[in-house]
Amino acid sequence: MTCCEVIVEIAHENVGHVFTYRVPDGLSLLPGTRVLAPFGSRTVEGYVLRLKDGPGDVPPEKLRTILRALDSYPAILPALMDLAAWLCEKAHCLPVEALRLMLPAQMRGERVRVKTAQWAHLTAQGEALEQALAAARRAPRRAEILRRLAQGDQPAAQMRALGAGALQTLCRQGVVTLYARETLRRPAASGFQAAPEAPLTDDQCRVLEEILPAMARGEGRFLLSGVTGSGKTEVYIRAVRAALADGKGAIVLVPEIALTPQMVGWFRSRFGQDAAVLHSRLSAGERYDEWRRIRRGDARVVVGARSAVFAPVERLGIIIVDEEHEQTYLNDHHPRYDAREVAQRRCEQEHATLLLASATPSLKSFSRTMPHLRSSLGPLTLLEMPRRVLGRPMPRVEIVDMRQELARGNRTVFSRALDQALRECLARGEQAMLFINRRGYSTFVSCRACGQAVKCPHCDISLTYHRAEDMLRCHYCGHEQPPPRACPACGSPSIKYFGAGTQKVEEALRQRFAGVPSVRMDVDTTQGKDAHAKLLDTFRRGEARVLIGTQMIAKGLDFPHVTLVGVVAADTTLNLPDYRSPERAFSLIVQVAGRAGRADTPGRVIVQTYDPDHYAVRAAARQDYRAFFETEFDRRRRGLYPPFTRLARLLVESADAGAAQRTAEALAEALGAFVSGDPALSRQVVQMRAMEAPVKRLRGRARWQVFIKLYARGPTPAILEKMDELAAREWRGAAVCLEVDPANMA
DNA sequence: AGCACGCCGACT
DNA sequence: GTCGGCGTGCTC
Repeated sequence: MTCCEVIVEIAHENVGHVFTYRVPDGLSLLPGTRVLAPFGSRTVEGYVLRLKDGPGDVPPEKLRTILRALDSYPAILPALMDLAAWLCEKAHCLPVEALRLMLPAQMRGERVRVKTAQWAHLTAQGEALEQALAAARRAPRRAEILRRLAQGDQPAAQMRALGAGALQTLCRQGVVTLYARETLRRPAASGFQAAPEAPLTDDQCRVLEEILPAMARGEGRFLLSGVTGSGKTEVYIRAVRAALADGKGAIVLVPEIALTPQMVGWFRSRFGQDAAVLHSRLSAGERYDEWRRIRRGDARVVVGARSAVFAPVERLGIIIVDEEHEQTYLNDHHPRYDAREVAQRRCEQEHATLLLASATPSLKSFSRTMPHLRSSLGPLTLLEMPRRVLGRPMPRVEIVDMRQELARGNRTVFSRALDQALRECLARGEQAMLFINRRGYSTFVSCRACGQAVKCPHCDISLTYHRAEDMLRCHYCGHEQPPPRACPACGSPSIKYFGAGTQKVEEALRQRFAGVPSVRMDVDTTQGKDAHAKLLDTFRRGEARVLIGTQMIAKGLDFPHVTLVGVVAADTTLNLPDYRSPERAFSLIVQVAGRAGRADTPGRVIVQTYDPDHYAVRAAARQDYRAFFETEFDRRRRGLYPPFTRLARLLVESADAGAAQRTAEALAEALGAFVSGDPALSRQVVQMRAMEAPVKRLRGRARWQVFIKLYARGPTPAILEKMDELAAREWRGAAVCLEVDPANMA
């Protein structure tokens, strides 16, 4: 009796284990196939894990039979079944939660269907066709339809446009039949086309000479550190082409598709139908259809965000992770995973090559290229491209000390240097980009009398003023309120607006440069479906001369007419209370500076800051990654920050502040007892304590945390397992969750 | 997760 | 007398 092991499509621990079913006669199933099965008094979807000859130790009276397969093929490839098993272990999630990542979400519950369109087919042949043509002699529309269909089937809608009545008549006569044909919904192409293929630079050749042989051997883990404008994309394209030539597929991960329309445009114009795109902004139907094109092997190149690492590519040749330092590769909700780590695992499993790449690699990845530093993830081979293509110079970066501007009475957002540079740039008919990592108008609103900033009533967060709507907004929970006339704390009427956001820069530009068209790109202006592409198109076509934006303009954009980049306030990123803020500031400044002078005109970059001597700012100005790495790595070592230590916390949230505190303290005590019982473990703990979370309140809930810092040496510490177990327990009146190496410490 | 089975209060 | 509250227990 053929039986199969099934994971049911219910995300609950009670039913997270394997269930055994009988396979009905005549149904041939393979592992990875989605099935429908009876479950208690209802019917559930499930995934076939494996097949076996008998029911094993399941009592016969309990054994029930699979109803049917949901697809005619295994939706999950064998390699991805293995990857799911690994992830399930690694991310402490249920098998079903890992398996879900491998499919477009809409596929569950059959919420998306194969889309069909009506097509017309000419049934009449030979004599019947002659007759029909003769009959249509005095009916030109009918004759035209027949003529067209004689060339082959056509969409019914097009035939109807020629003459709806005529088509109907032909159908009634039985000369033409209509039928449903499967159509694929394809995401619209962006306006970006690939640049004409240029000869490779020496750097590109050298790097490819390492990558291509490794691909041929089915191995290799590389970190490509290439300055902005060094032509990393061309390396990706050549590597992907080599994979295709070898009958293999490729996955290219990008931080966020909407922000990298050029990458998508390039891949689509180079690889055509062979390229598929996967990201969150696709409609359910588009995503499903792109997924099916990949699954069927019609598209062998996938460009996508984080979750595309699970794309059903068979015979995988390479996974490329562009802008590998980006935080977006961490999935910030359950199941938590790092797409870079998943990519590495998948490459090892499927004998593919891994290529991580960035102009500003993460400290974690770069340290793995140093032979004397061991990492649990193993070493990476460093590849460097230190020069821009075509011998173009690196942009010239000037640091402007905003304290001096203030001292000289300049209270505007533009320093004299930036103002002057903008004037010259615009006078030459060139374009500029202004970068400020804050949206809204003013970053906070506070009282001159008592100094109190206006805070969100639900969160421990200062409200940001949005000029367009004349509203204060909380960037954490979305709360909105009109700005107060008087201070809510002391009643004083003198309310002052501090700090600059994108809206203020936009307004300042309008005031100083009247009539210069600009576009502003931030979360507030990019809500619509193709809003990103539309704004960027306006700028690309030259209809706007200045592009103002948050970090969404910092990445991967290539506009040949941009010769000036202004970093309006480098300090917004630098002063965040996070040990990674220098790394982020460095990376953002380098990336945004890299947008300048990408064609033949040299670029100029002006970085405004109140902290002009900061090592991250200075290294970024010289575009000197090595220098930054050395300083920052040393600071991390001395300050006992990652990668020398690991950080984790149990986050406690509750409507009742007392309950949150008590729970956090109880958790800390339980952990303390666990640690003190094991001397080896005690030595591993650098710090552990219950404290209020940096953001004390969020969406009306009080937040506490048990923060721990561990030495990074050795295997996954037992204490993390213990924390996981504690988080899973029921805590009265409070929600507890475990975060290991959290993306942000708010 | 859902849905049965199961044992105690107010309604046609 | 039944309808229905949600406690506990199971689902191959």
